[in-house]
Amino acid sequence: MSDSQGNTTEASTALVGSKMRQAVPPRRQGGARRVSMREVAQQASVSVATVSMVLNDNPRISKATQIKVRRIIDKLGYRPNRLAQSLSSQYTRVLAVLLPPLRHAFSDPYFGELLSGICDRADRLGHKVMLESAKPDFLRERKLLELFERRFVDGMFCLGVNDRHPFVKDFAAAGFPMVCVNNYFPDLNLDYVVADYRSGAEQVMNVLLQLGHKKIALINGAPEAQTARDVFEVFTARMNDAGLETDAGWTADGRFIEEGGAAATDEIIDRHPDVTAIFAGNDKMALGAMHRLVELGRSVPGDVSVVGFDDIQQMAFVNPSLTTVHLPLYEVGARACELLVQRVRGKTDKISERLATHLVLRDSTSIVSGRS
Amino acid sequence: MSDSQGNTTEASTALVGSKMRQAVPPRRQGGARRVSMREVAQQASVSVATVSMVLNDNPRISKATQIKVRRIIDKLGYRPNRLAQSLSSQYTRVLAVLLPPLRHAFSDPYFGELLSGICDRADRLGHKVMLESAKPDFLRERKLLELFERRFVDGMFCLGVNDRHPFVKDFAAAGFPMVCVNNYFPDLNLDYVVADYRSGAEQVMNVLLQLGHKKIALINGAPEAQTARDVFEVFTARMNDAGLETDAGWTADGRFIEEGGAAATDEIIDRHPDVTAIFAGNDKMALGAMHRLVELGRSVPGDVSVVGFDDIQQMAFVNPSLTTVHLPLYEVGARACELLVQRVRGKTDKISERLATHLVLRDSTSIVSGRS
DNA sequence: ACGGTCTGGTAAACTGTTTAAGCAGTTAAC
DNA sequence: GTTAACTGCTTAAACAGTTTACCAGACCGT
Repeated sequence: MSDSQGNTTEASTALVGSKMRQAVPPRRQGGARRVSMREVAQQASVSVATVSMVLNDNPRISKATQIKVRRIIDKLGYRPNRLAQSLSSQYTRVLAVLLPPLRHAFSDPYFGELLSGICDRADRLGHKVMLESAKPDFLRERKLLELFERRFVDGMFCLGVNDRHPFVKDFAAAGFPMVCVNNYFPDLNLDYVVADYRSGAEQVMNVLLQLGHKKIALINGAPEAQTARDVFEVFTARMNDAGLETDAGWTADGRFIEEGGAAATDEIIDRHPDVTAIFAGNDKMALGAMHRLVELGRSVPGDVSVVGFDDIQQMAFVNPSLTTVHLPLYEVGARACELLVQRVRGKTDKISERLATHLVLRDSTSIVSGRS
Repeated sequence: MSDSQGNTTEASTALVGSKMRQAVPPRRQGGARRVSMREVAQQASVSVATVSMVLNDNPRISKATQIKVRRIIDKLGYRPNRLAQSLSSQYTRVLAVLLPPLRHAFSDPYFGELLSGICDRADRLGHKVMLESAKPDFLRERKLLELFERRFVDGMFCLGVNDRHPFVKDFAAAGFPMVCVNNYFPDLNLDYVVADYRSGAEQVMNVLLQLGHKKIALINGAPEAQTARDVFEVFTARMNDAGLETDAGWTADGRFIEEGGAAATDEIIDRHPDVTAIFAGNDKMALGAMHRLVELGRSVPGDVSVVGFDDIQQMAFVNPSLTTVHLPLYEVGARACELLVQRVRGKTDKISERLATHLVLRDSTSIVSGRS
């Protein structure tokens, strides 16, 4: 029951608190005595309201008072207490980032880029960023909602969510400011910012077809993500347009990881030994595919062209360097942040943005070999 | 001047705030009306103090009152406002993580592991984690101190700091709870938790010497990190103990990155073509070294043994798999978190812990080849 | 001299908690 | 027989800001 305080630790917080206060009568924490607005007001011979208005650049304050108060502020080294500010203003200026509970979510370049974009932009917009891991119990116990209800944050980013996360739906209903980053739910009325997977996939298909490929396989990632389905749909549509085969044998699931890419390659080669091009739903799977192809004695791109998706850092340096679709992940994060801040500030129009992607042509693709 | 509000954005916050309030008279944010302690108290016919004590499991509250109040709390769906709690209790229960301003700090497995450890443990201890990037201006403008002065956080973790970061010194003087994670400053009185680099290096030297190597080179990382110097010192000491050469030609700087490892390998091979073992200060450099050695026509471990440091995920899967020192980075982060929380709660003894490391023997090392 | 409108400021109410101090009755210790 | 320490609860003062309503004086026209 005590967890309505979010307090699952040993001693009663209340006791700990009082003990510390007694020990240090004139409330100090880090050596520096804390100065409050009242003291500034006293020294400047004005009211606290005036000090507050000075800090907020309220036009009703005269130049003279401005300067007088600012001088005292500097002299005393006063800093407004943001807890009090937030309590009063109802804005915390903190945003939460919900990350999937993968053990290595932080070391993943995909999330890393999104996170960098979010953090940089948040900083520039005067907001702080808080990390949350979407652990099962975290979702069950509606701790997510608590984040808002208890006024921890003004808004939230959801990274790495997909159809298997029912909480998103509940959450959407609660109506707190939230934006899905780089995924979306066509039938939920949720704000989102995504990279344009469809256009990226179109470009991949264009280049492969133009290079003369006709035996093209798709290694796709988790089908529970709408973006992955988008890629699949484009693949199928373009293949059909070109009058090419696309039965189930031509696609395989690589679970978005390197080993999955290798395994999927095995499947494909098994079913279609004459494949000349593999389109992987992300770079890691593409890498796995390349490695496996080489192991199987096929040269890349000589025998088989490989195209990735994401354009993560390392892929420019592997051998052969990987042709891939660049996703502006940093920008997706940054833009999501911008829009979320606007929404927090009261903007009500739905957020749904698609950022352009582009093909990066490198060495893992070539014109289809004579032999096919 | 308005930046004493930390507010560098367009419109005056004050105005934005008031506008929103007018628009939405009975203060609502996400659909759910917000319930305060007063309302709970009223409905339960007790004072707010009683409600507060119920929430804090104060033993002076009778069972009956407990139940009565809790029922109302559940009925109204009341959640304590943590801004008010923090304002009153002086504890925010938020910790900041200071990361180096590397563009890809988040995608780095090194920081990723530390961060995971910190976040998981913080969550379990009922604390939130806030991200901060140590950008130059962030440090210059003492925004770091503001984090504490303005009561954003109770404590801070410093990741990736080294001797070239003078702010650490100033910061230490201010006396706010802070702990250096996986680095330390012998002559500064700073709290720290590190992996035991010395013992790790000892183990590496032991195994290399036992395998009969006598021509051992060290590719070290940034010498501005004490941990890197520790490795260097152990290397030198053990080589001297064994009566082996360790002049400057036997060490090279690889700047902790893969390309640096490759370049350092060139230098070493150039000066000592008869080298039989390379000890790299981290796995990335070791990987760079392995690649370069193969490019130069030397087999690993046939001609040259390579040992890394860190034990990052991928290195178990490269070929040959890398012998390396496992750093318990996740645990370092978690332990640092535990100790920081204790310190925030008033514990005053200096924090300085060294977590055990161990060698992971894999395929990149072998007994020295007959030829040398 | 008198009402009207600015101007620059203040006092007080408000945000939602925690906690010290107190209250009146009971019980135990000295 | 007085002091002291419980009991379960309340009152009121913090905590540190924002914001609204009001006010005194200057200025202006009539």
